[in-house]
Amino acid sequence: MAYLDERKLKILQAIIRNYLETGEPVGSRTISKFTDLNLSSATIRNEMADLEEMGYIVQPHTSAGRIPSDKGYRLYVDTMMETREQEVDEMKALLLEKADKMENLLEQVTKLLAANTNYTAMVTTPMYRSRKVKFLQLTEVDDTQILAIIVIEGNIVKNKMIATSVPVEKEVILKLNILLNTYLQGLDLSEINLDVIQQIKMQSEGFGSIVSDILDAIAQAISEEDKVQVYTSGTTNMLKYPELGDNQNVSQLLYALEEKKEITELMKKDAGDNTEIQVYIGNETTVESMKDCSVVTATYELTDGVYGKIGIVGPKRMDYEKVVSTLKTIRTQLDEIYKK
Amino acid sequence: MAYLDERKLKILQAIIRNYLETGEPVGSRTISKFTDLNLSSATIRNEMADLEEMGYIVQPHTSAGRIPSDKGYRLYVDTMMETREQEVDEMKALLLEKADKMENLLEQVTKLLAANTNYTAMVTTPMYRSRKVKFLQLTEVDDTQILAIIVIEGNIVKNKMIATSVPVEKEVILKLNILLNTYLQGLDLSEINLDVIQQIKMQSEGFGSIVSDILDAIAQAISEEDKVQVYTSGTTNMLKYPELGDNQNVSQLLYALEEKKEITELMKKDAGDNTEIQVYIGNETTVESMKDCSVVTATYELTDGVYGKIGIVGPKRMDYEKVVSTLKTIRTQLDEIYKK
DNA sequence: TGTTAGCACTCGATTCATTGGAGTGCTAAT
DNA sequence: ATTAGCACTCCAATGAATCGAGTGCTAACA
Repeated sequence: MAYLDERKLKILQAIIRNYLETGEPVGSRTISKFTDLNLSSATIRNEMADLEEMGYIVQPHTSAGRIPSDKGYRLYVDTMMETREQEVDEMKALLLEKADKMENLLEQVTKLLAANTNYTAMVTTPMYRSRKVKFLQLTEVDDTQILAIIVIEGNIVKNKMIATSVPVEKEVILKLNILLNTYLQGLDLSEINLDVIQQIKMQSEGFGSIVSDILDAIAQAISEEDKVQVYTSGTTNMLKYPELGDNQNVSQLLYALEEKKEITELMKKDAGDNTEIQVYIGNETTVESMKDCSVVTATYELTDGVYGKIGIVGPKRMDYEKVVSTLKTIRTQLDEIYKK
Repeated sequence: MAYLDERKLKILQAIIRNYLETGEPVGSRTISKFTDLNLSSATIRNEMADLEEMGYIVQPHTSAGRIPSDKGYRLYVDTMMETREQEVDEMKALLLEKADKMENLLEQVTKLLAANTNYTAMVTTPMYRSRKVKFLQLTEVDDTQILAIIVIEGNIVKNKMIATSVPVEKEVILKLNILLNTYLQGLDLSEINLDVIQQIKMQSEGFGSIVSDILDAIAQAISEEDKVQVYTSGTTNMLKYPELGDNQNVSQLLYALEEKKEITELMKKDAGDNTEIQVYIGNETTVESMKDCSVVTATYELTDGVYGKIGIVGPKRMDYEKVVSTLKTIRTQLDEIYKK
């Protein structure tokens, strides 16, 4: 068994670089000229045979050039990739301009990512490690409806209409407001247990049913906030890369991107750990229809405990350097915008 | 010039029906057997030549069968279509189950439409003919932030955080609450003019800047609500219909569906009038990338003055009967769910 | 006069063989 | 260890041949 020496590494790198650019299998002659090794194509051929035997490259068929295998890509992104600096100015400007509302901002980010990379971009809404009730307010809208407003840590505002069978007096609402805030402020959702609920009900003097409704609303509002949403953009970019298979395959891929079920799972994965960038190559994505794709994700963090993910899906031969640096840039921008 | 008599109509109808089913150009022999007219293929050929001359059908190339032209389709949906009843039970159940929140509901509706028809579904969020302020409330969140809650006619709740440079006293907030509600309740956005604003500011005794901020927030919240959103689902269904062109064309179509700019315009069109169903065939859609598609839309109305659109995009040879009846059903369901 | 049988013709789609070229693996020479 | 050279493989592109569905037209017929 051959050993992966310096020269083989260089050749492998050259093959991958070339393939990333052209998308065509690359032959020995190309490498012979492409590198500064001054080796003849024949020598390259021998080395390539070794590299293939070691599993780093693959031949689509006899008498074609080589393309990187998943193992080859993996080696590349892990050890051989060169970081590239990114021009950030226009992005920053663009983001700031649109940053009026969180949802809007995320959608803009998604579009920006897709437009910049020519791949498909995915961005999740923030998830919360802690979900503390910051503030709570009931308001009478009309005789049969009460509006409950819940502000969660991180200034997330949720509102919920509650229908009442009987009109509720103003004073009662005032009382309930104080009561609820006293008991619930600062509590995490997980801390609102039966015990607390009982105590509130005990003190609500006959308005227990309304309290129940309200607590239901709170639970619902908060848990709903827990549902991670994924924005996507640039899905049609996938049609540009013929190596993803022409009809059936791309169709399934686009379906997965539209359906979002699988990619939501994918985006949740490793969301907690603090590795900067995650790269999934081919089957590492665990999504069947993405077996010919690579996925690169990054975690953004708004404030402590509020984080989400941004990511790119593209063909395996994507421009990893660019994608990684773009993700890093955007992540930083998100941070900065939020810090203000 | 020939005249469109009974027999020609029957033949045209047969051609269209057949083409809707198969997607293949249909020849004279097929029609000869397909209909109960007992005519030879030769006779049919003569009639078909007439129909072509009149512009109802078209030959993709010499020595191919005929396919309907836009004019042919138009005649078909206007006069020859047979209405079909739709099984509604499962839809109703499905919708009710998910109907907890408006946005959610609409998304479900979109998916349901797409799944039922195998085409692409589009649903807009509601638009408002009148946008009256129903109710308004300021609340202190912490020292530098006030939360403004605005309830618009139709129980649409908007909220907006307002940052203040100096802490604002509780009493002031109370006063502002009363002041704002007194002046603004029941007003339409269009009625909140400089005159009204001046009056409020005059009475706000030195808190004019906060009032400005609040009014800005209201304006922004309401106008934001005016932004029509379009949900889409089943876009990948478009890949199933080879007649939409294989690569370039479908790609542009999918892009338009993802971008949503053009289709939002399309959906807004005729949204006010009370025609039940609108059908746009080919270039009637005015969207370039949809020139080989048809669009069928219906208007739903939640309450007086709050309405939106649901629609289907598919190939010109879509199953119009089914699409129309599905849209009608869903529209009715939406009505009923909301009435409760 | 409307209908039909028959026939020559058109034209896209499919199939098949041919060719060219890019690339390989191996061997022998340096 | 490297390289030149050569036979070999196989895909992709090209083009000729064929097939068949469908047409238009003419002439015959009821």
